[in-house]
Amino acid sequence: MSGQRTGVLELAVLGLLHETPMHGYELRKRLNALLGAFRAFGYGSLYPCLKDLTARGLIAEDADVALDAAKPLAGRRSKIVYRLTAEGKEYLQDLLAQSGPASWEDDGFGVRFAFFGLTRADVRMRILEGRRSRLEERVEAFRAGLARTRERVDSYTLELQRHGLESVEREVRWLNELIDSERQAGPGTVGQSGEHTQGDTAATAGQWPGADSPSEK
Amino acid sequence: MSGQRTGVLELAVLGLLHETPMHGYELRKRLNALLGAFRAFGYGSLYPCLKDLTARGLIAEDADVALDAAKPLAGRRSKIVYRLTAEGKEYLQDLLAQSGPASWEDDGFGVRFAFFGLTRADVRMRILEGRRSRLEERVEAFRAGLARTRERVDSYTLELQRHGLESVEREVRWLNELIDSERQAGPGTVGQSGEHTQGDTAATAGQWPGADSPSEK
DNA sequence: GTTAGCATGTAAGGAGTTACATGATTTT
DNA sequence: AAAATCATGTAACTCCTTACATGCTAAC
Repeated sequence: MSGQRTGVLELAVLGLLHETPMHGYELRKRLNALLGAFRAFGYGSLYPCLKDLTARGLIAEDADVALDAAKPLAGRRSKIVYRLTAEGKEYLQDLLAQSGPASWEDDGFGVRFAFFGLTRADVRMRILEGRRSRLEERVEAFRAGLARTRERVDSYTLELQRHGLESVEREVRWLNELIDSERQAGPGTVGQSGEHTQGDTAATAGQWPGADSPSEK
Repeated sequence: MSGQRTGVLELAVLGLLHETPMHGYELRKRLNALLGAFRAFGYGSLYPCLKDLTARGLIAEDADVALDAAKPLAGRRSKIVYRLTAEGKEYLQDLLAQSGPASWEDDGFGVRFAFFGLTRADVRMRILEGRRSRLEERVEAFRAGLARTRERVDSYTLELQRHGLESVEREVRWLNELIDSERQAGPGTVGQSGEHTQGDTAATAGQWPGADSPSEK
């Protein structure tokens, strides 16, 4: 019955509401600013999710006070401000403590990374390493496939694969730098909100946006 | 009633079967070699899709001849070879003639590009330009969002956005090179099967780093 | 003779998407 | 007063995922 969503959207909503309460419209903008490069959500996804989270007691709705004070009419639809409940905070921490495949697949990784500031250092490391080896598998599969079908591929297919491979390799380099950076920061850093060495994770980055893929068992 | 799938998978299956008939297992491998960087499909997606395409008469099943000749036992489940029917070819051409949003969104673009060899030059151009402006929009949205929430972002969020932005910009550059390349090839090139000018769509020329060119075999 | 890979499927359902619908508030 | 943007939703649908189930064939 209850939705019991476990997707990217749910995590992103909880994570954003952890910062500060917001209403739906603003939430959606922040969402797409945060994850803009990877995916975008519409209201048709967001509001049902908010409803579901509310039903599960993880978030709660408040009426927008300023607005209601100004125009205390009955029956009017006021802005709704969502905030994280105590259960919601707990649930969020549970989600952020996990480091399974879902956290390093294309879909999940972006959001998980966005909330690394709330994530324990050891979990961060497992996720970064998980993603790296996932990408390395992909490079392997790529080369294998290329070897098998090396004749009869037209130049567009080839170019697509070249670009894809390069993107993945770029992301691997990026991850390597992040991992180094994490190690230097020392394994004790819990990372509650802000400043992780901030040195130069500046690298370049792979993977064009929006990719997603299940695992190859 | 009938599935009427219009997704990435369907197009990819039809496109691959246009090259040569295959059975499901092989199809899946080729699929994941082709699109490996973007997404992967399991059998649970593939076989229902094949079934649906068969029901719609776009592909047809043949028994694997070599196998059946060798062991003509009754009741045994033989390998099934799928091939594109005449209707299937026509339908594929229809799909490849389209250049709407679906063809430049993240999901669709990869597959469409993979089959550019079967796509008319003007359609190719519209898709490339469509995707580019889509990405440019995204860059804009990004910068806007960044300006609005510039304070109170922790360094991970910032790093994610920097990486995302850089990825998008990189793809824009790639598209620019492809578009230039297309223009130089002349707008008359139809690109039926293989060889589309074959000149240098590989604008980035250099083979990928560790390309290793498998030493014979 | 048992692992690994080849090969084909089904049932149930999840995570969003699309299209639609409505009203309030601010800007021009 | 029109247009843009803020703000909130719903119903129907789709494409795909997950988990399961089966059996053949080649290699070690």
